[in-house]
Formats: sequence, structure tokens, C-alpha cells
Amino acid sequence: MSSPAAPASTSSAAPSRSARDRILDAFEDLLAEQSERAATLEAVAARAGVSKGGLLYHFASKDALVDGVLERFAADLAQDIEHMRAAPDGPVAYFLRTSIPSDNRLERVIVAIARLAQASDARASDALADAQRQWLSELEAVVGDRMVARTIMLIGDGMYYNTALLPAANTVLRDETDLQELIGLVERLSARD
Amino acid sequence: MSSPAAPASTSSAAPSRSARDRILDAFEDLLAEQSERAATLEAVAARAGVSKGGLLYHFASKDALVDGVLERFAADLAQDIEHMRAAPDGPVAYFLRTSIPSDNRLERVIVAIARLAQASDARASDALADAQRQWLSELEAVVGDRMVARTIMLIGDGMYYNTALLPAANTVLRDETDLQELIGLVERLSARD
DNA sequence: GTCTATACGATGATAGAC
DNA sequence: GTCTATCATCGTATAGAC
Repeated sequence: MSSPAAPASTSSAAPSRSARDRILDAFEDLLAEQSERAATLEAVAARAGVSKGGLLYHFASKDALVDGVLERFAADLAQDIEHMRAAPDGPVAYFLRTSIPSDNRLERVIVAIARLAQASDARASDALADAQRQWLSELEAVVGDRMVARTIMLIGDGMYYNTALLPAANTVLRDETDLQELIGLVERLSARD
Repeated sequence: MSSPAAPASTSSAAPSRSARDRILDAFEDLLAEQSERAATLEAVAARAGVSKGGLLYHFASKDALVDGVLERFAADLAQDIEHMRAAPDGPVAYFLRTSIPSDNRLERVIVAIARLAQASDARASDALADAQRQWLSELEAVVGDRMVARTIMLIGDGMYYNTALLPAANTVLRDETDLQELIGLVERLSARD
């Protein structure tokens, strides 16, 4: 709480990204691309182009760094829920489409937070659980059936699990064709009498 | 490679479980119940009831410990595939049923290995990818359709993901009723004309 | 605001006694 | 086979210069 005021904490691209944002970016990158262990203060500082001391000016501790990531995630998530609601092909297709491995910001943050969760960070686990609740709630609103909604969410979870844990080569869904086929399958689930 | 000969490396319950097995159990427990970071040599030794030096007699390094876990996993997995084939209600139901959070040996090892995979251990990632290939192969053999098989596997993956990452309270499927309903849903997927 | 230097604890691993 | 030192390394955090 003694860190300097954040520039509204949004992830808008400032002309020259603030040191604060660069540090959070670096932390997320190291978490997502490598591991929780690799994301040491020194490594984060180096990647962000500041010294360890410089980093610790902006974030007084590693915990503060985690809080920073979690704050940005909350904003990203809110935006994603908006997009989900407004998606032209509907929330279900949107959800599945965005669960597929790609390299957008949201996916990177989620993988980063998943790494923190596995490293016993209760805040990270809670944030993931909360995100899941929000997605599930949207899905339930459109598909009607509770179990079908849960099944769709499990499929999305499975895709993230694979992204986060397995060698990149091991992708279950590869292209747009696979995705369309999956969406077709899932819609059949919803088509209950 | 300089560690003493393993007693056939199977997980059979010796009259008094060998020190070697107790150490591997302790390592898996700490990984699965806590985190990769919590599974230090000292913590593993304490849980297994030996000293750090005693542990290092059986496993010359932490890497050797990982190898030990991976070896036992290979055996457990082979057994699971057998059970899957012989399951009275069929491989699909078996797969979904055993993907649900419980506390059997196999699940514990998988969560343990998932933690190692997230900690950048390539051997662990490879082992998980290999297990997935084996399960998928069994599923494809019975459901016929490639994408349906993959979808079923993603559902199973999603359940594991939730077990490994989220607070225990956040279970998507709670009881036998949920499971039956899910199996029903999935069977509808397979029922293609 | 950012840097260097340093204290301090924890962890993986070695050496050698019993 | 198992134990008790002991060591080197690394990671977090503090203090204080610029």
C-alpha cells in the first residue's frame, strides 16, 4: 500500500510503457514462459530493464508483485466477460474459441496465475476460481442446462491445462477446422428436447 | 545411476514398506498436497522418517528423486490402461469416473507430476503428454470419432486441472449423480448417425 | 526514481563418522 | 544404511549513495 499510485492500472499502451507496467509484463512473461521458480526478482528486473533495487521501489516485495498481476487480471477478465456477451457467434463459441492456445494477453496472464496457484499462492487460486465462476455463470445463462454448461467449461479448462503443462507440440486442437467441429459437437449437447 | 538397485520398482506393498518407497511416497505427498517448492530434500526426509543424508543415500540428487516418481508412474499408468480396457461399463465411463477428484494413488501421482511439469521439468511434461496419448488412444478405439474422443479427454483434463489448481471447495462435479449425468451427455456425443 | 552493496535465511549437495 | 556436520549458492529484502 506504500507503492506509488498506479496509472489507473489499466493495460492501455502508454506512449512509453511505464516502468511499473514493464515490470508486471516481465513478471508475467517469466511465469508463463518459464516457471514460478524462474521468476526471481533479479530475472524480472533484468527483463524489465531495471535493477533489483529499481524494481523494489515500485513493488516493495514479491507479494506486491503478485497483487499487481492479480489486479490487472481482474480488469482483463471484466473485459473478456464483456466480449463474451457481445460475441457475434455467441458466448459458447467465444468461450471455446478463446480457450484454444494462442498468444493473447489474457491467456498469458491466466497461465502466469496458474503457476502462482501451483506454488501455493492462495490469492492466485482464489482469482482463478472466481474467474471460473464468472465464465460458468455466463455459460449457464445461455445454455440453460447446468450440467451442459459445466461440461463446456471443463472442455475449456482442459485446453488451458494442456497449454500450461504440456510440450507445445502436444496440442489437442490444431486449427479453425477442429474448433468448428468442436463447437458443432458442443451445440449438439445443448440441443436437448 | 549410482543409486542402489531398486526392488523391481513396482509399488507392491512390502511387509514393511522400504525406505526407498517411503521416500518416494513422501516426495509425491508433498508435491501433491503442497507445492513443488515445499518438497525440499529436508521436508521429504522428515516426512519419510529419515535424515537428509539418509535420503541422499537412496537418491543421489533431487533429479534422481524425480526419476523415481516417473518410474513408478509408468507402472501405475500401465495398470490403469488395463483397468480401462476391462472396465464393466466401458472405457469412456471408466475414464470419466477416474478423472473425478478422489484420493487414489494415480491421481496423487499425476498431480505431483503436474507440479513438476509446471516447475519446468521437461521429463515430467513428457510423461504427462505420453499418458495423454495412451488414454486418447484407448478412447479413440472405442468411440470411433476422433474429435469426440478428444473432447472426452479434454473434459477429463479439465477435471484434473481443477483438482490441481483450485481450492478444494470449487469442485465442478460433486457426486455420483453428476457423474452419471455427465456420462449420459458424453454418450449422446458419441451417438452419431 | 533508480542504482550498488550487503545481510540473512534456505536449499541442494558433499564429506566423513558410526 | 543412516547420521551429523559443513559448504556453496541463490533469492528476498534492507540501507543508503547518487
